[in-house]
Amino acid sequence: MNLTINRELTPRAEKRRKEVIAAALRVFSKVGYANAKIDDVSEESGAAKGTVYLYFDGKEELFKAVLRETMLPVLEEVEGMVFEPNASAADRLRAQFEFFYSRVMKEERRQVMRLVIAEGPNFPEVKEFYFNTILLRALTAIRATIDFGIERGEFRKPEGEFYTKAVMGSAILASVWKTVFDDFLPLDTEAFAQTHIDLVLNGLRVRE
Amino acid sequence: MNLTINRELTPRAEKRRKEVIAAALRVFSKVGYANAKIDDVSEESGAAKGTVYLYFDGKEELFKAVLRETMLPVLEEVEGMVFEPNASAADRLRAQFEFFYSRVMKEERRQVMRLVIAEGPNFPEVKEFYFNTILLRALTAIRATIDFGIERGEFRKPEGEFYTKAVMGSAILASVWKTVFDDFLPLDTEAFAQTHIDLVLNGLRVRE
Amino acid sequence: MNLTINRELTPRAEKRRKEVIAAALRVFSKVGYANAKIDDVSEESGAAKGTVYLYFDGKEELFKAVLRETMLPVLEEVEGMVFEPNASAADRLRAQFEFFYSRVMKEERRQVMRLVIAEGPNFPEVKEFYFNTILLRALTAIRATIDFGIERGEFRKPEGEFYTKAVMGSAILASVWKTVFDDFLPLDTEAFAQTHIDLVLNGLRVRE
Amino acid sequence: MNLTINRELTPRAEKRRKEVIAAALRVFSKVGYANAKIDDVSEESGAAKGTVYLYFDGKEELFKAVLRETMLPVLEEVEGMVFEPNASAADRLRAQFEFFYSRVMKEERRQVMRLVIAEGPNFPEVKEFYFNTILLRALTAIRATIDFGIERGEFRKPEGEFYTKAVMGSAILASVWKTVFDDFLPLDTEAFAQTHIDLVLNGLRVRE
DNA sequence: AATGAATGAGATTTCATTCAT
DNA sequence: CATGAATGAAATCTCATTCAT
Repeated sequence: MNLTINRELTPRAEKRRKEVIAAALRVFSKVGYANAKIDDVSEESGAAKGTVYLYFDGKEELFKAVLRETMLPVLEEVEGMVFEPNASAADRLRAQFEFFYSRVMKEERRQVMRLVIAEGPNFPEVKEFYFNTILLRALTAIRATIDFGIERGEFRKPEGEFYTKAVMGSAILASVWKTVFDDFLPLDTEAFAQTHIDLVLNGLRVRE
Repeated sequence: MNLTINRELTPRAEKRRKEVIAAALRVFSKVGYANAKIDDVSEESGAAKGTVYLYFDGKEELFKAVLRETMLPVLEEVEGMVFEPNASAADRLRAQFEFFYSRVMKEERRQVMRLVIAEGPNFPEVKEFYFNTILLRALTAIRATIDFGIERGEFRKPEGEFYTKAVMGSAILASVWKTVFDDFLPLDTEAFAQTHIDLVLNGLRVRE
Repeated sequence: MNLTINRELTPRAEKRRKEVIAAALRVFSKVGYANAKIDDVSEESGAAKGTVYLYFDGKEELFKAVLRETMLPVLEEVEGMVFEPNASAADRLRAQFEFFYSRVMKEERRQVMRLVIAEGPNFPEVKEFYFNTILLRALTAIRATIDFGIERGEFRKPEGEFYTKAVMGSAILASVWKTVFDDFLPLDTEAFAQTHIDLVLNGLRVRE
Repeated sequence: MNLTINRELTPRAEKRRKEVIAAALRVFSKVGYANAKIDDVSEESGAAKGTVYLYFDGKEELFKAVLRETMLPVLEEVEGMVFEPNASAADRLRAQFEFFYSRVMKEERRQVMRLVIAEGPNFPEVKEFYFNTILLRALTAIRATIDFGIERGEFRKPEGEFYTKAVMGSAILASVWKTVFDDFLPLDTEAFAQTHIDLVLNGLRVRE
């Protein structure tokens, strides 16, 4: 039985809970789900081991809570991923890319994406939640912009139906690269974003 | 200490060893490193648990051997990633993409990539091996083609220095998507590849 | 990493730890290091197997802790192995012998000596600790007494430099004998000690 | 079932068997019974693991065979531990000591004594065999000499009944020391023997 | 609410022994 | 006779979870 479900937490308890979540994210990000020990979370958060169990019904629930609550702010931002009313499709797409690279790919969130890739197969609920809540929504927003450009004749329609993913793909590479290979060959996110945008806008531009 | 290092294996032993590696790849791919039990590998391979330890110095060594030896065939293919002598840069790039999508992204190898992304942080050696042996080599081959196109005036030079990664990025997305999200929203690799190529070639083409 | 190192134990934990040490000494003494199972220690101590690992980083560390902490009281006694101020060298030596036979050779400590002899080669740290902490100190105390006797003309100086060991040697025999052969041919420690003292004092006495 | 019992070995087999015994003694001496792996014996001897089992019914039997057959030459020497017919008791005792230190305490045999001390409690048969075959016989020979000296008025009778052991004790110390502590503080066996003899002969000499 | 000592199921690992070749 | 690959019982060790304080 867990308080989370039964009743409101006192402000103090709420603070404790947040601290545990934050600590858990750090630990999971660093070593992955399986390698993370509840002891580590306990130590990292400053709470005793028993306290972790006071707020979460076990390791798996803690993991799911971490991902869920770490994604919420992202979700809110993605929601507000609006575009300038009087801007060209290119400007709108550029704005969305810049939003993605500057906000979504921040350290913490990159780690979440890696966790989803790494642990997804073992946690279908996590995968589904991430897919529906974040991924689909983001892709839909991007697609809306591209289709807007196509309709007004600014963009050509690329081959096939998967052009949104093909357009966004390199952002995934950037995210994975920074998480996994950055210590071998560092990637300048800023510069990479510019190249990516440059390539995509040229790729979508209509040919005379 | 392990026989692997000290001396040649008899053909029979070599066969056994290969069977264990193959079984282990299946198990690791399915459930990840931490979730894989030596018992599973033993059962999957038909060998007794002790036999696994006869050929590998423990779970970690087995994992590293699996990745190492599963990458070798990829490496050989990447090595042979040649191009037509009298073809345009666009044709060469198209050939390389098609090679990548049809060969490198096969089920088994996709799983390896996911394992590297997922477990890389916990296994620096694996990461380094994968980075140097596969990734760097593949990127170098692609870059050679793009630079060839730029030199002969067929391609424009994209902004920044990371254009190779920006060009290849979506292939990573495809790989990750198929491994993680394909059961929610399936991705037709063939069609995706065509869109990706279409977009990239247009993105690189010089503007009149 | 282990709590033992990082912080003070609560009194309750300290008590538990002591119980495990005591149980482990009994088990190791009875069957030797290699034959002792952590399960045995667990059962003997009344603590669960996991509890043993809570306090010690594995079997080897447990073993070393057992010897270390079992020797400490001996050390303290050896430290206090003082002599009567106005007594003859013979009286002092007799007192030291009697101390050794009655205190140091008690059941428990005899077992420790056997453990050191048996496992020493496999545990250099144990050997070194025992050597420096117990053996060297005891030999130094004995030597001081003999040299005192030589200086005041009460003892003759025996040949060579190893007379301290030669004087003490039979005590080792007694210890080993009682541990290994006592069930075949029992040794009366008390009586043996008297013979040993008698022989040594006569051996050291100056000839007219 | 084992050939040893059933029939004579061919000379070639006999040679093989001896090689295994010799290798096993080296291995057991180095790491003790429990730590010794049949694989080690196999490697050390040059014979395959299966071959070891061809000659011995398992690890325990091999251990017992090693001790038994390593002691036989000692036994023969102890048997011949005669004394000069027309010598004094002191000369006879001195001869016996010198015999002991120069012959019995050789490297190999010292190791056997340590093995008996270390593993004795776990191998009652070994202990008994060693006790009856070696120890008792040696003690009896020494005692005969001392009693001879007492009878002819050359030695005084020491207190108690354990004087033989008290007389021989330091030899045990020397043996143990060399095996266990020699790398910390080396013991010159030759010199130690002289001190031991000097001390004992003085200890036994009648007082005027 | 909070603690952290205690637990034990379940994992990894070892190695004496067997047996097909 | 000899081999060494294969086995699996038995050991060590891990860590999520519980619960008395």
